[in-house]
Amino acid sequence: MQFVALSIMNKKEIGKIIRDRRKFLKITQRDFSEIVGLSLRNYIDIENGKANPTFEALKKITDAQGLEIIIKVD
Amino acid sequence: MQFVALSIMNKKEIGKIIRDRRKFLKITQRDFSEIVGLSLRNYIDIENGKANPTFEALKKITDAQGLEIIIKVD
DNA sequence: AACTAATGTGCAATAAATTGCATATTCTAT
DNA sequence: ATAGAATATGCAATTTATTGCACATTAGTT
Repeated sequence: MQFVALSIMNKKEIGKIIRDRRKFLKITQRDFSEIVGLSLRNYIDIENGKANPTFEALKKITDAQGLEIIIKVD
Repeated sequence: MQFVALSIMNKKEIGKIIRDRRKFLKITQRDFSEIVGLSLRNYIDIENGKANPTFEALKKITDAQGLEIIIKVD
């Protein structure tokens, strides 16, 4: 299984990644927000790049989607 | 220049990475927090893994340290 | 050991993230 | 075109992150 590493510049990009992933997994925002343990409202705003989520909110989402947060140190 | 990709599990790990990097760059927390535009108090807490920083706070720090935030999608 | 520099902490006030609700809008399936 | 499903939004209340200050503690240098 080949992976893609996406460098994150801003919150809009985060939103795009997690939305694409959620659609790929074929699950609604409502259901997913429940699984993750975030309010539906917050989750929607994050997907739309409108919220500035805390690290832990982000971690919950990415964990639930089987994604990995990485910091690259040169 | 060879890099290292560090997978992040929790806020403590973030703290460790940015502290190590700051020390490597030989700059005090006070000076660095000013450069970044975060309160000294918040910056200290983040380094100690006590704060749950927003994505944007994290981005400011990593940008200032020449680090990259990545999401890995398999 | 003494002094200075750097880091850490209690605390309250402020700012910003999060939440939940009702409703509007958009999307999808038929 | 229609109905139902899914998503988006205004809003206020609540919760949590952030801030700045004084002072304590630790680290580094001589």
